[in-house]
Amino acid sequence: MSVSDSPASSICMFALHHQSSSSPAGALNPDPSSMSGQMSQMDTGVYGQPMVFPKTPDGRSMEQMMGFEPYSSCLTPSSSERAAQQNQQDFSQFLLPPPASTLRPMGQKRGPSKDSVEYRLRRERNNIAVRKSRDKARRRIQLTQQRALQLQDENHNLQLHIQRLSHEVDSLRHYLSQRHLQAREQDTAGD
Amino acid sequence: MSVSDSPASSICMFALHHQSSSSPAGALNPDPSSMSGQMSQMDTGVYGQPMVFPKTPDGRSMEQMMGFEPYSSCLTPSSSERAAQQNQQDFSQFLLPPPASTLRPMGQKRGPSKDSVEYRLRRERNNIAVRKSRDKARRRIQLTQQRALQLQDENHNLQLHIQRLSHEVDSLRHYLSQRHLQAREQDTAGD
DNA sequence: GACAATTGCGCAATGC
DNA sequence: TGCATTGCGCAATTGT
Repeated sequence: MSVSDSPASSICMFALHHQSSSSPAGALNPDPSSMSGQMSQMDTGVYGQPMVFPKTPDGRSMEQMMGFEPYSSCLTPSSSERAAQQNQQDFSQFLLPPPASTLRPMGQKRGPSKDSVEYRLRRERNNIAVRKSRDKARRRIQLTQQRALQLQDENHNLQLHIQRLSHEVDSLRHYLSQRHLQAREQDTAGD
Repeated sequence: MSVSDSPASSICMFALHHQSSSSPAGALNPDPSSMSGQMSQMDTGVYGQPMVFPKTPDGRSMEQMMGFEPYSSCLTPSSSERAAQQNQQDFSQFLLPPPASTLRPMGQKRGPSKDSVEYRLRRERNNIAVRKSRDKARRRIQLTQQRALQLQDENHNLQLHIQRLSHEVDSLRHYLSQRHLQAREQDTAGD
């Protein structure tokens, strides 16, 4: 079981590049050294930037993508498997009218969402949310660590305080016991 | 040297996923709860599945992939750039038909590395390392939080202890002062 | 139901 | 050469 159905997912990914192609040898990396060490993947959103989806502030065009339909063949695993079965069993769908529910015509803009502007907007928003959430988590972790250190320090100080107080109590008790002895001596003497 | 030249590459990746869009109500997630929560992204593909190497000790299939050429366009940053230059400079032979920029015939197995077994092995090992590292980080964070709570509790107890000791010191001092007064009275009286 | 926040995951760059 | 870290985007899930 385990592996059987699970995985298999093969998702094809297409990196499209825009510029690269046309870009002359010239200035492709505008600023390699910039602090951004992250542009490995793709969009690297803008973060703040109000602009709708202005995209790639850093220069990379996120391209709209829009067009593109290449991956018709690139099915995915499970879905493909599933689909295959269905096709074999009841692929009558293809014959029938538009099955509405099934595979998308791959025409171009399947209404739902995948590569369309709508999709990209969602993705970009989520990417921003993710970055935000992670920054938050990072800060939280950092605060926790700081708090732990602080508490540790505070703890140490409290222990020192306790030590002092304990000594003081001891001293006072000792002093009192001495007084008691003295008093008793006087009593006996005077007796 | 080193990595400097890297980047810029904007790689857009499209994960296409299969089902998601059309996903019928049916049984799409075969097993949402199962431990395998991962095939969301891409690779993990089914691809071949000859199981060349043992792979995934942890049970996740790393799959082979081999075929596949989809991402002819999916070049990697540095490599692609480099290749492009060479092609342009040295092998202009290709004439001009195809948009020169298209580098890489997409034949099938470009020697270097990208989709090859070698690459997949590296990726899979890294994925394992990443999971390991993240588990470690998670545990560390958890421990830090626990420690903070523990220290906080300890702190509270220490403060209570201090309170008690302080009261004790006060009491003893008060008692002593009383004794002093009594002693003085006796002195004056006896005097 | 839409949308933000979280979370697990794989990728790639980089650290060691 | 190889594992360890880390930032990032994707997608699924959860919270509002």
